[in-house]
Amino acid sequence: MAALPSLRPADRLLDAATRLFTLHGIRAVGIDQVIAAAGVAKSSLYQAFGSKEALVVAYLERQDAADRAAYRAAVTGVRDGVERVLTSFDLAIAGAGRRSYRGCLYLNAATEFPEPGHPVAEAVEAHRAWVRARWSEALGDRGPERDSLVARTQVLYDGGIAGVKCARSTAPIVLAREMAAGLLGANTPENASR
Amino acid sequence: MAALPSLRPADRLLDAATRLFTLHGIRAVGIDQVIAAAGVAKSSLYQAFGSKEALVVAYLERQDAADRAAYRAAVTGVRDGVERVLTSFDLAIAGAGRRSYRGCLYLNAATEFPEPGHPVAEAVEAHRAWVRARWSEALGDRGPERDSLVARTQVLYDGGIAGVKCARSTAPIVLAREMAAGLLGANTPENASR
DNA sequence: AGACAGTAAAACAGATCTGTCTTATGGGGA
DNA sequence: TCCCCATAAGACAGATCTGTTTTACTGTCT
Repeated sequence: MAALPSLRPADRLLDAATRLFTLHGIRAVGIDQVIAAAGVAKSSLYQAFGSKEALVVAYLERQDAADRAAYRAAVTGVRDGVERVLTSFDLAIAGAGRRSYRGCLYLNAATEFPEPGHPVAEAVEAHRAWVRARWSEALGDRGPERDSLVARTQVLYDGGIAGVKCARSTAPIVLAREMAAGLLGANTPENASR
Repeated sequence: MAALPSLRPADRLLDAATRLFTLHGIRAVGIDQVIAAAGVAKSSLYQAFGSKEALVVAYLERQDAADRAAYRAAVTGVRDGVERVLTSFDLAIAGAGRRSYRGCLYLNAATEFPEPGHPVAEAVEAHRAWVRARWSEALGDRGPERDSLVARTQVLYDGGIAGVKCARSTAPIVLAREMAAGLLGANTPENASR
């Protein structure tokens, strides 16, 4: 009822789960809310995923795949490594600008499932490792300081996103982008002015 | 049973709540677990706090008070403003070094109660505003760039702590401290070497 | 046409959640 | 001594949670 019934139940469930989990948190949303928002039978959820935990992991993995695709599309034609890294910030800024933004869904999921080795925590770490790998390859010409730059970039990235969640303003992530541009020595107007 | 019964029920409840909430998350821990760990009757909890939400707020406020006291004690005798700001990072590093560290409990609480205006969210923001105020007064001699420095410091601080939670290593917050020292121009050995 | 796979709807089970209420006990002050 | 209040212990209520099962419908393929 809620969504167009043209999609298969698994897709409608993931769409509804993404909307509800990102907005209210994972533990705060029950299975009944998900199936109601998806317009799907409970048996279809357990047929498709088997458990709520598996649905959560699938939600994270689908978002991870979407984020990777968005990054690939956004950096197409971008040659400069620093610009490619800053593209991640631009994508985060665009996401943070949406009303009802509730912070990084990977960090949020890691917060709600803090047990080490938990499948949710591993899905989160897989995403973060992928991000670091992209930045690392983008900064491949920096020699031995590359790893340090990647680590510092992640501090800025995480801090910017965490600030957005609390301040309900995109200012922290915009500032983090500026700091990353300074760290990496970008030749951009906003960096040259400072 | 669990704790020494010398403390009053409210204090034992807050002790147990702090231990359980920081370790497993707030929504993941039920009232029954808290009273069992505190060795206290359920009626005492509702007598003292009235609701789980009020207990959560009290937990955050007590931790906030403890953090303020720890900061005041740690900066006693520290004259240099930059050193005072870096003291916050040193305290965070010390906290992050404990095994079973699960990240900033304020950011975690904000993640679990994302609704704007929620009492928990307001308690979190109160703590963050206090931190910014301390940094702002410590950097009082920086003129108009002071606000920008405070905002940048918070990006580093939040990012360092968020990284610790995922990486299960103190490296990100140590790195964030180093970046903050560089940002603020500290005359410390680790900063002078770079 | 008929069989079948996928799905909706809803009852159901068992656990767990928050919060209330009752009863009993024990220690401290009048 | 006696009373009273804080507290412990636990039953209880009602809601909600995850997950299972049953029944019925519907579109598709042979």
